[in-house]
Amino acid sequence: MKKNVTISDIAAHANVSKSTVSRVLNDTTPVNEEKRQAVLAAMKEMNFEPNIFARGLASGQSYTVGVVTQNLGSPFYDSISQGVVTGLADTNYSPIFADGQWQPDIGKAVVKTLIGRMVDGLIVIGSRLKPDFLEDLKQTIPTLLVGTQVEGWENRCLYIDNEQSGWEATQHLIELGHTQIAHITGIADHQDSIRRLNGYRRALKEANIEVNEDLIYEGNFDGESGLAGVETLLKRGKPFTAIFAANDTMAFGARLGLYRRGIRVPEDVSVVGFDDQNEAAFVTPPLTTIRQPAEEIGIAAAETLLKLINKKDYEIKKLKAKLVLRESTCAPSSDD
Amino acid sequence: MKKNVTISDIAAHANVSKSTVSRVLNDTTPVNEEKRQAVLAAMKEMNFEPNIFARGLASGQSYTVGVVTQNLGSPFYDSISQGVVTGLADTNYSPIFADGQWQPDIGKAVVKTLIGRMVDGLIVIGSRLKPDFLEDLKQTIPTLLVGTQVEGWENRCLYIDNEQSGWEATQHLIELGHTQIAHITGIADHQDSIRRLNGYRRALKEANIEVNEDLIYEGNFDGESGLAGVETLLKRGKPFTAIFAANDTMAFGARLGLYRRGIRVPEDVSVVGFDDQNEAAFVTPPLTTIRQPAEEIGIAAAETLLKLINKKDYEIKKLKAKLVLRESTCAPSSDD
DNA sequence: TGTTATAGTGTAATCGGTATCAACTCACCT
DNA sequence: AGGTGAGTTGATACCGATTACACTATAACA
Repeated sequence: MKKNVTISDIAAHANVSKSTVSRVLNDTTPVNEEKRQAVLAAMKEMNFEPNIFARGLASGQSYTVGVVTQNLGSPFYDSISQGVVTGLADTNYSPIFADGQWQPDIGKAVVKTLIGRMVDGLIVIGSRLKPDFLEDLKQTIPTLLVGTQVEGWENRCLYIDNEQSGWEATQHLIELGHTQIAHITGIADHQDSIRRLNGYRRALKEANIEVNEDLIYEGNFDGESGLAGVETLLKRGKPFTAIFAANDTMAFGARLGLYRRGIRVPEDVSVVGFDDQNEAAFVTPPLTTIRQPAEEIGIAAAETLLKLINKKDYEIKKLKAKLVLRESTCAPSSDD
Repeated sequence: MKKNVTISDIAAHANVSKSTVSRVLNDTTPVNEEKRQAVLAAMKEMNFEPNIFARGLASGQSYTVGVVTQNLGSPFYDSISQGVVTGLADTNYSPIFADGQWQPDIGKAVVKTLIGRMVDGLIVIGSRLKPDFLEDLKQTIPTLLVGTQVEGWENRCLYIDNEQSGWEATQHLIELGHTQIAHITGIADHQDSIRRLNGYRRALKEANIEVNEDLIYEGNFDGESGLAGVETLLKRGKPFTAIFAANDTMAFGARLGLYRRGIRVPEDVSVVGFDDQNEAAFVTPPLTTIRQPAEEIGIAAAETLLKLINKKDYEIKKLKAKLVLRESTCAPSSDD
């Protein structure tokens, strides 16, 4: 397993020059078939593996893509990462991961490290990077933004329409007959949260239901805040028959809050989540939610980035979220 | 950020030689403080990032560690991966990921790819690699096995004692007064499953409770199998008042199965899971489970591997799983 | 028959670092 | 004064590939 076989060894062994070996290796220039075979034979015989550093140094290509994650322990982002790994699996490319920890500064540092590692392209999951830095980045290296919707990046951005999906979630509840619908938001300044909230507002408005700010609770995407959300909403005293939570994790928390108070789901209060993480189908009652095709997004990101790197035509796959009906929603009971 | 600043540029700018810059960079030889500062200033000013390939080519070190994951979408393994990323965050090392997909052959191929990329060390999460291949690996490259317990790798293996933890989970139920305790196993030939099952058996035996094979259902770690497990167990007709599932995901599935039949948790049947994934605290009722410190395991793995790579003394951090008491277990009702 | 592509090849420069080695300075001892 | 050794430093030879360039055949074309 210990190998120090270099291209020169192969060259000597096959009685050709280094360049010819390189040509065989990269298929850049035609090589006489006889010599090509000799080279291939030598490579096989000597168990040759090209040194990736030498190759990278000389060619500038690393066959590596950088992936910037956001350590939220968020199932959604985790699935995207997993999708990227999967999407790269049968290519020559490997992913290098680095964590932006949800902080623009760290994100910036991390991107630099990745660039220092000569990655051929970059996938930024859930970016919180500043627009001007992003603009810079776009010039420097093929970059794809994933899981966030950023202005000016329409053709470099894989995301689902959060506003529309927020609308759908709310609309579903409205169609069931709910009019008092609470919303637990994600992190306040997070684009996805804002868009989902906007969708919620629009759906209500279109149905001529007045938006009551008392029914909106500012959460932060984690379970605890779903729980706290229910507590607070209840305390505010404004009645509601349904809750739309900006992600599943908070929906679980909210559901627990209701359970604690002996409020039944869905009989007394309907609950809709967002993400459709694995557990959503197995909680009690199984959660109606918006399914984000996280792994597909990751896979699509990997594929698209490779095309971008190799300057092939590509198009941004339009991935759609869709409502998954399960058992946590129903029409409001008449006496509510 | 556009042009590549090299060590020579820095040298020119700081009025020293390349070698001196390299010395400052690597701290290999003392450098006059004044020059050192000049170099550092130049590096900062010109926004210098050393080229990892050049460095790798010259030194043989890649400052990269390979991480082999198993794409189960398992929250437990995901958290370990996340931990590795975190643990490497403030070092010079970056992790490169590849997915073994739970198949020994793919795992083997993936390891080879990683080695081809000259990684300085390897972290294999949830290994399914064959013993002789592992033995080979050990000779070739610093390797750590994580999340699995493998014989002969005692000092290269980070795991928690699954047998003991399986025992604890079961023992908890026994202490509550349960005697008819069902078990839903993980993937049958998976070491962790086997050990947890053994722990279950031992606990029962020690309490002089006969192990009833009809109360053991062979699951596969996913939610669906938890659900199916309850269905099957119920169908078998052998009564039980408690279930120990080999992971949380199956516990959720089992809990849903009980819910479907109108069987209350914990009043009618207690449920214990394994992992303590995030959702466990928010399902209804919150799940009593064995907490595996997944992220800590990942972090510890990263730290340990770096020591191993740099031939420093290290010791395997003994990480312990512990029972987290929540609300899915209670004493069996007297009329059961 | 000259002209021009096209296939095929080797030499040598280059990528951006690290590491070896010789050399130089300047106390500090004998 | 001469010797010793530690602290510093710059030249320069690599590391192992890619690639620009020069050059030779040979086929194709007018």
